[in-house]
Amino acid sequence: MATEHDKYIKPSVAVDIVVFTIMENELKVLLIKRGQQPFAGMWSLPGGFIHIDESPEDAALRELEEETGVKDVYLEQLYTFGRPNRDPRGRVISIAYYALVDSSKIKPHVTGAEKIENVQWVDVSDLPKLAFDHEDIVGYALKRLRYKMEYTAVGLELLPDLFTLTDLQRVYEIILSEKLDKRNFRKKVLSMGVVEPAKIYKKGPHRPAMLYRFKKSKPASTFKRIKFEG
Amino acid sequence: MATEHDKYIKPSVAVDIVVFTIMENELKVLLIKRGQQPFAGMWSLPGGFIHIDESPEDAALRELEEETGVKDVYLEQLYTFGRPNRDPRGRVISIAYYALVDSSKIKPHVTGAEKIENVQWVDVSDLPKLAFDHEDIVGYALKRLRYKMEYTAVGLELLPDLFTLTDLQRVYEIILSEKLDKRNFRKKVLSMGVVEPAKIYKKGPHRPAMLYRFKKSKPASTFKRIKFEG
DNA sequence: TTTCTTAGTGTAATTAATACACTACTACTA
DNA sequence: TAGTAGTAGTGTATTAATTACACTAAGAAA
Repeated sequence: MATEHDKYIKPSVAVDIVVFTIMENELKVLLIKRGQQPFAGMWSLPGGFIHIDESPEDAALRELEEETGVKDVYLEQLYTFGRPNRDPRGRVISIAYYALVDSSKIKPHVTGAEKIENVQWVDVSDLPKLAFDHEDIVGYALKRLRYKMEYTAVGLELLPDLFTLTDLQRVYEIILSEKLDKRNFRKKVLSMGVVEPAKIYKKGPHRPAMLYRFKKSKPASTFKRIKFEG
Repeated sequence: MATEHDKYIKPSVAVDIVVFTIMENELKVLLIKRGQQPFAGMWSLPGGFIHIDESPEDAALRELEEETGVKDVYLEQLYTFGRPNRDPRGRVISIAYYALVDSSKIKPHVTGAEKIENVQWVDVSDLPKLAFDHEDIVGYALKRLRYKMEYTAVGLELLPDLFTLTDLQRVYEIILSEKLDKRNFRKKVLSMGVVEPAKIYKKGPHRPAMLYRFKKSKPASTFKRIKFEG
């Protein structure tokens, strides 16, 4: 039977992922150097075409694991980019995701086909020119991440299982590019009830800090909004 | 030249639109009765397949105009639904949008192929069972609309060019399903600077009310958040 | 035991949100 | 033409949330 959707020339459907992590006190994005045309030699976002039997989320997770070796990530759909000429090869619609990964979980050398020199974590404030419309996608992801930081505890996703409140504050300060008041920050985070003390102390050269963990029971989105950027 | 994306069986890509309007003091959604299998005879969201040379936004606007006769709408991408078996005909990925239209702009009889009895505005609180995963899509759209109402002036999109502040308050009350304080509501809306008085009064049997218009200069998103629903 | 460095804590001032009730204006009708 | 019905329009006091701000505590190292 000829079905309705067979009448149309079909676009290809891909996923692209903006993977954020915090390394060296900077917010970084994962980039891949393209090996083929178009845009051969240029940096681009990790991603690829959706397999016919997998959901877009699964495709994003698969690509992500192939390219970073990371499995447990926070992944959120961002936006679907579908301008007809965004890909010179033909019609490609891309479902963009962003992911947050704890840098301590990233495997030191990359699995899969990509060579190490073709994979790189780059400062968001120092991005090279990117292939396709990937600069737009990164911009969009950054906006969404910052926005979400203002009123949720999504920043927890960038930290290891145990962390100090100072670590968490640093994550917020790096992403929002602004200094936060220590007492007010702690007051807010603790009043949200999204973290709980692990009753273990971090060892080190100075005063030991209480380690906290993410309280799984609470949804991560109970932050009270601070302000709104238009 | 064989390109990378030719290797994959391609899914079909569609758009579905949740069109909201306010009629009879209720928030309504536009539904279309399906004429063919699958789900023949069931109600569904307006939508259709993307043409190969149009952006998803254009496809959504085209479908919308075909089915409601409305051109000037507020349209926002919602989410892309791509579960492998969401459509029994085969792999169909749907980019969902929601739209807000002023009910006074809706043409009384529908243009295009749809028969009038197959098109209907339904109360969001009284939806029938819908085809495909369209109930999920409506639920998602409602959540997003209510959320956005809390901190932006998006409700303006449901009103004609000139409206009273009481009209605007009614829109917010209907969508949020809660009564708002008149003085506080007016204070907030006016302090946002998103509307300006038209210096014309609405005529009627009672005290004439000042008509306002949407101030185009300001972005619609300057509302201060009231509260957060998790 | 002193110094260095980070951890941890409370209160007062300011700002934003809420609760709340009366007068003003017009059309209609008696 | 005075009264009534019905919507428009306005301000202030209370409460809650956010912000600003500075010292003591603990351990490691010299």
